[in-house]
Formats: sequence, C-alpha cells, structure tokens
Amino acid sequence: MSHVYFPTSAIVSLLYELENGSSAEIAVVGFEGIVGISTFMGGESTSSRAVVQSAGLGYRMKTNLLLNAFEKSKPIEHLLLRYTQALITQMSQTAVCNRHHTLDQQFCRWLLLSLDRLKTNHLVMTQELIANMLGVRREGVTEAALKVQKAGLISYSRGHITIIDRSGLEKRTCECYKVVKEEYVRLLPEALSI
Amino acid sequence: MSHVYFPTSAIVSLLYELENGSSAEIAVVGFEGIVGISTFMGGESTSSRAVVQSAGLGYRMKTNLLLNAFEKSKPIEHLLLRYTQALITQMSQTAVCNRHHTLDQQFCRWLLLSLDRLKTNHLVMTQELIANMLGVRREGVTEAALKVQKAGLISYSRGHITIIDRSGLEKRTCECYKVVKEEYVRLLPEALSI
DNA sequence: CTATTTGTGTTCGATAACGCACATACTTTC
DNA sequence: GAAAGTATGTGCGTTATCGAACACAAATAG
Repeated sequence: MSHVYFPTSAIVSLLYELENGSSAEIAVVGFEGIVGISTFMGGESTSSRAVVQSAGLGYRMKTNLLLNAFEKSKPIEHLLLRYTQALITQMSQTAVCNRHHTLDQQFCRWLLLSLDRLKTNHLVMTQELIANMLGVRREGVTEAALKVQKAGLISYSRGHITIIDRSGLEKRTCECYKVVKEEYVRLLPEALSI
Repeated sequence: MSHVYFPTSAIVSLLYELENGSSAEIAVVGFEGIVGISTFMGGESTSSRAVVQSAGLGYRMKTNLLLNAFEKSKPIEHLLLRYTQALITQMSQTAVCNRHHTLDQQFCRWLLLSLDRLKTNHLVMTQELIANMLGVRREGVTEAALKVQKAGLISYSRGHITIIDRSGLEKRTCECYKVVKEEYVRLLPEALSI
C-alpha cells in the first residue's frame, strides 16, 4: 500500500473475501474516515479488500507522510486511533448483525449507512452489488428491496435508489445502525455533525 | 474501566450483546493478548462485554499505567497497535464466518481457537455456553458436537471436552481459523510460538 | 432501430437453523 | 440414597435463506 485515502464524496466498502469467492462487507468508510489504517497500526497490509462502493472524490496521501504525522503529532495520533476504535465498533456490530438479524433489516441498515455518507438521498447501486456487500443472494436483495419499496420508503429502478422516507427506514432496520452511529458521534465529535 | 488484563492461562471472550438478549462472540483473547484495548485507542469504553470463557490466571494493570507506557515507549506502542490490528483481523473474519459457514465449521473453529490458548487438550465448557458464544441455539451445538464426536475427533461429557484428533478438527473447520492464526503469527512473531 | 447486454422479478425445491417441548442421564445436595 | 438440579439428546413443525432456472423489460451498442 503506497497511499492512504480520505474519501470526501466517495464511499468505500471494506470487504473480506473467502476462498470460495463469497464475501461480506465488514465496514463502510466515507468522508468521516480513512482507508488504510494498517499504515499506522503497523501491519503494513490487511486481509481485507477496499472497494469503492459509490463513485466520488477523495484525497490520497503517501503512506509515509501519514505515518510521519502519526508519529510526530499527538492530536493526530489520538484522532486516528479514535477513528480506528469507531471502525472496530462497526465491524463488531456487523458481525453480530450478520448472525442475528434478517436480510430486510440488514438491507435497511446498509442503505442508511450509505446515505449518511452521501449528500443526496439518491444512490447508484445495483441489487447484485448490494448482495455482494451483504454477502447474500441477489434474489434476497430483490425481495427485501421490493418489500421496502412497497412500504413506500424507497423507489428503486435499475440501479437507482431514491430514499423517500428516511425515518421509516430507521424504524425498519435493526438497532445496529443506531449503535454504530452513536459510537461514531461519541468518538469523533469534531468530524461529525451528521 | 480501571484495569486492563493480560491473561496467562485464562481465556476471555469479547461478546457483543443485542437488545433482545442474544449475543455473539467477536473475538477471543488469551495469553497472546490484552483485554481493554480501548484504553490506548482512546475510547475509554467499548460496547463489547468481556467474559471469562475459561477460568485461569492473568495479570491486571491499572489503566493509567498502561496508558503511560503506551505514550512513553515506542516499542510498547507499536506492539500494542500490532496486537490491535490482529484483533481487528479476528473480528472481521468472525463477521464473514458468521455469514457464510456452517455451525459445524464454526464449532470446530471455536474449539481450535480455544485450544490454541490453553496448554492442555482438555476444555471445560458446556454446550449451552458455547451456544451463547457462537450466538446459536444450544441444540445446534449439541448436534455439531455429536457429529464431531462420532467422527472420533473429540469426546464430550457434561461440560468436559477432550480433543482426540486435532488435525482432524483442522480439516473439518473453515479457512477462517487458519487465516486468523497466520495473521497473529505475522503480526506478533515475538509473542507467539504457537 | 435491431440485437445484445444488463438489471430485476418470480418460481420452486432444498437446506440449515430456529423455537419449543420433553425425555434422559449424570451430579450434587441434604 | 432420595430429591433436586444440571447437561445433553431427540423430535417435532416453522422459517429464512439458498441455488438454480427462467421470464421480462430497460438500457446500451452496433
């Protein structure tokens, strides 16, 4: 890894892939975060794969520059570590969510996590790709999306999702969304005024 | 949190609990690790719960002493951060494993993760508790345990598990066990000669 | 403007895990 | 050594998700 990335309008998914080709998203990174924490965590590499989920802009920085900043500035170090802890919370909650919640709930959670990182209420993403992120079948996402659409919360058409009723989505999703969001706000108050 | 813990013979599970009372283990900590990383990550607290899975010994240290060491010694800082990254790998792999692998495989993975942190091939743990860790039904664990027992890999009796054929277990589990183990060895070569 | 590709909807049988109820057997307690 | 408690085994019907096949329509390419 030669660079780390600071998305501004882009959204990046951190995916883990299995030998059989199936995968699952373990966290989402947007304007609030960094892609490449292993730089300062000391591992140099990770087993996860970063995939741009929603095209957009971001800054990139040479790995060793970030490392320098991390070593020289305590405030930067503390900020980066606090972000890492927020990321850990997201990963953990995702693990539990994978275990216990329905596809419907997870679909809504995923939508909300993405929306929080976008300025618009419009998302460009096929069901096939969402299925890849969630680690489920495409048909499962189709079903979930239809239900949510029939409930009047979103409108969906060939890769274009428009959110109609955001608070409706929040009611429909599991607690995981809220838990993660609140932890981000707690740990990164400067960065977030979501 | 007033103290952090360094298990020596004890094994600690990091659990996330949901509002409805169900839970899932997201990582295991043994002699190779620390309970309380949020101390130096800066969050002060975590949403996870640490539960002693297997009784044993360990050291404890006042939180602010560890924090001092973290701030004053670069080698200690780097070691702790590398450990944290290993923990992140374990959490991520658990998330994917929860999604894609069968209860049988996860049961074997869990046994192996525990065994790596014990000196013996004998484990004291009821099926009820294992079910709690894995976030599944007790009956599911009973079934898995019976299969593994019938295959001649373990013997199980009222909370006492004895491993008979370790390499058999490794064949039966999913890749997740190996991936995590190798990452621990890569990141913490000094600490591990597993 | 036709042909192909892409994204979505639908069906159906298979399977893994669930929730619940209850039987059984080993252990501890008194 | 009888009674109560604990751990495990078993047998339901139920449900969510899977895997695979296919229909259809919108978008894109030639």
